Amino acid sequence: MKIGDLARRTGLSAHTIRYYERIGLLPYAPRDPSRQRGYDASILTWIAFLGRLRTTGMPIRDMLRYTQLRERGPDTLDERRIILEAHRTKVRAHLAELQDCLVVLDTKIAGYAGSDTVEMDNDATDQPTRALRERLARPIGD
Amino acid sequence: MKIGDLARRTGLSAHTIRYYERIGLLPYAPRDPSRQRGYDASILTWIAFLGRLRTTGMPIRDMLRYTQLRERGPDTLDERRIILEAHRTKVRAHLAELQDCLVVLDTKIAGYAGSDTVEMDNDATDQPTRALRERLARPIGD
DNA sequence: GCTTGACTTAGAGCGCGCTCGAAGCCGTAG
DNA sequence: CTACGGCTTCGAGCGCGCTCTAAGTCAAGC
Repeated sequence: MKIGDLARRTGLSAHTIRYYERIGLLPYAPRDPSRQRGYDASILTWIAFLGRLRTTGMPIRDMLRYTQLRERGPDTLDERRIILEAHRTKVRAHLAELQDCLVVLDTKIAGYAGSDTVEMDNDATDQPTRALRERLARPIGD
Repeated sequence: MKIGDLARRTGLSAHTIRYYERIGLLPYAPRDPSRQRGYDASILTWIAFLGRLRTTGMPIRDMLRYTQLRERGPDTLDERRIILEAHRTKVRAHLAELQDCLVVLDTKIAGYAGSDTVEMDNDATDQPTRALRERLARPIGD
């Protein structure tokens, strides 16, 4: 499989695939006699997994760390698991935050819908985040 | 309230607050005789709401659009509602995607945990995303 | 034989959302 | 009186994750 095919299959651009190889997220692809990259289908699962990490907001430098451990083989399984667990924790937290925000959004939209009255033009449904509420509860000079 | 206080209360930096004013996300704050910004407590709810939009990934240019409508008053309620509804749809989609990823992450971690056997060193649990699966199901030249 | 188009490299550029620096002013505490 | 911290403006700089350009090579189709 050539880079263009891989691009079509993964949704990444060929540019991005080369970039990923350059920085080490993708293994150095074997070149054919005319220096073109040739890919094995197995790369697809790896790229898909990288996609998951990206989607969930893992920075490239962390993906790189994971990638390098993976390349060092089964000795690094523990370390990799730890990375993923830490990441999962962050993702869960982010998810919870988003759900929180979604409720606010719903409330606000509902407010707009029912506003024949001017009573609550806007902001009546604004509520500070949990973290902000805590700060607000304390005096200024804390 | 001065900018430093507001910064402490919102978690934004003073730099960021000035930046937000500059680009129009925050209203021009009245200056005292020595040109320092003075804030009313009501700004807190607005900043909190902006925070929700940011957290949920709304680009600044869209927040700006919303802000400008808001400043134009109650005539723009409908348009604002539409913006928020569209945004909510995106947030929901993103949420679903994250939950999807979380399952993959869980599976992968579980795999690491139970691997006394080498059988599934890694990638055995990698599965393409839904979108990718669809692309993969079709022949290359589609 | 020639055109077309996908590929190669190295490196510059971009869009986003801040973040910081410089140089200077102001007001209060010691 | 002076030192200090916090404020002001304007504009440059940064970290991230790509994204694109330039100049060139190569292989297949007409």
